This record gives sequence, structure tokens and C-alpha cells, in this order.
Amino acid sequence: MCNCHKVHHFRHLKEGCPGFRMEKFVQPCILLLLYERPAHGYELMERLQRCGFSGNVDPGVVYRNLRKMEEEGWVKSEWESSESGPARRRYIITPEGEDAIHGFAVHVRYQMERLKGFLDKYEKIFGNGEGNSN
Amino acid sequence: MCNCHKVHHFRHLKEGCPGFRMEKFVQPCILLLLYERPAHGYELMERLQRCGFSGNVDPGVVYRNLRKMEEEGWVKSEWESSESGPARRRYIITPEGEDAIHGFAVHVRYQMERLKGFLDKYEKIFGNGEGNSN
DNA sequence: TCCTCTATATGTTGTATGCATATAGCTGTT
DNA sequence: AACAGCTATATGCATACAACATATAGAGGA
Repeated sequence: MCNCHKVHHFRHLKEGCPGFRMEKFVQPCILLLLYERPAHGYELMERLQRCGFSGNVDPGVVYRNLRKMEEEGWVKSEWESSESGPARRRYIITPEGEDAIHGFAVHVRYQMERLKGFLDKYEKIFGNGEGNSN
Repeated sequence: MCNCHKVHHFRHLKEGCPGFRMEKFVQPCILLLLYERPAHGYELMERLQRCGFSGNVDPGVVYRNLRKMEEEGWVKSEWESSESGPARRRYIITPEGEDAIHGFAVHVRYQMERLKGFLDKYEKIFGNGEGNSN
């Protein structure tokens, strides 16, 4: 059982093991997915879900971040009239977006170090989850 | 050199390698520090700095989070009239705060997995930093 | 016709960060 | 005694983002 449900003091954010937000982390993920292959927003939502974004991926977050990244010049989009279903916006990554991925990767690595620093200290004090069983 | 400085597309957040925020992560860190030993806010700022929080730790963030955690019941505080310097608020962690640490640890571990998922994919595509040397 | 699925977009709200600033007591210096 | 500097806590403001709800619209099937 997820430990966080023992701690019922989290009020805001009803779901998804709160306390930490999805945050700006969608952007590097989307960029990496687009680097793998171009896609439209709806497809990205599905792929994000399989990509560690637990539960529901909010459409608003995805589309707004795509827009923002297009403003940044990290992605480009063009309307694609599909033969089945409504028209959709096909996004591709730009060279600048590729640069951004590398920049993000550095930060992600840095963030991981911080989290690791916390967990190391935590496990040093409380042990490796033994005192944690339910 | 930090790769992020090559990427000059970050507009918001002038400093500290932006794109990721310090976020709610201060709370688990503070709780763990208080578990080690009780402290007042000013001391926590210094210890946080040594604890992975690069650069400047904002007093506002620390004091506000201490207040919030006191509302949650995770910490308690009492005024302490020191013989040298102004009075200060001494914080101690409560049993509920200790519970919260365990809850946070689960989330931190979960977050780390997400970041690791990104980095694994990233390194699988771009290699282990070779294509990254300045 | 109506419903559902695909697909994109926007409005609102709550909350957090980052920065600046206010306040105040104590200490050492000139 | 006045002043600057350090310790210590607190608050106001602008910005930004997540989360949620909702709007729009085309296509296909019952």
C-alpha cells in the first residue's frame, strides 16, 4: 500500500499521490517523445500516460505546453486534415527543441541528485523501508 | 559548464538553472533536518544550503513553509529568548511530521523513478553525455 | 437524431515560487 | 551615542503552473 495514504494531511490535490506536482516536467517528456517521432497532441497524451505520467494526463496541460514550446521555438506545428476524424495539429521538434532537451536533461539529472540526497539521508536515518511496512 | 546556459531560451526565472522549481521539496527536507535535531528558521536556511539546495535559500520560502507545516501539525514551535541576538522560534518535529516524512519519501522515490525514466530514454537516444561536451 | 470518440482550445481557481521589503534586537566600532 | 552590520522573522506582490471544468467541432454508428 502506498504510504502516502496513511498520511491524510494532504488536503489539496485529491489524486495521484500529491505533494509533488507534475510540474514543468511535461515539457522535456513531450520533446523527447516528439524527437522519437512527430505526433499530435492527442497521441502525445496517450504516450505520456505510458511514459510514467500516472493516471490521467490533462489535455489542458499538454496543449498549453505545446503552445508555449512553439512560442519558444522548440516545436513547430502544421494542420493536418486527416481522412478520418477532425483535423489535427501535427507537431515536430526543431533543432532548438533538441538543444532544449539537452538543457533539460542536465536539470533532470540535477534534480535527481537532490532527490537522491534526500533519500540517502532518509534511509540512513530510518533504514531501507523496514520500518515502513504498512 | 552547465549545459543549461547554452540554452538561452529560458526567459522566466533568471537564475539557478531554471525549468524546475524548488517546489514543495523544501518541506520534506526541512522535516528531515528537524528530525535530526530541532532548529530555528535561520539555522534551517543554512543547513538547507549545505543539503543540496544550491545557491540562495529564500527566507520567505523557509518561514512560510514552517508556518504551513505548523498548521498541518507536522512541527511545533516555541519562542526562545536567546542570550545573544534576537528572540527566535525553535521548531521541533511532531509524530505526525514523522509520518509525513515517510509519506514524502514514497513520493520522492516515485518522482525519482519518473526522472530516471526520462533519463534512461534520453541516454538511450543521445548516449551517455558524449554528444554533450560543451 | 443522438451519442460517442477523436481532437483542440480556453477560462477559472488555488497555490507555490522568487523577489523585495519591513521590522527588530543585539554587537562592535568610531 | 550614533551608526552600521548581523541575526532572525515576517509579509506583500507578481508571475507561473497545475488541476479542473468546459466549449467547440468533425466523423461514425445506432
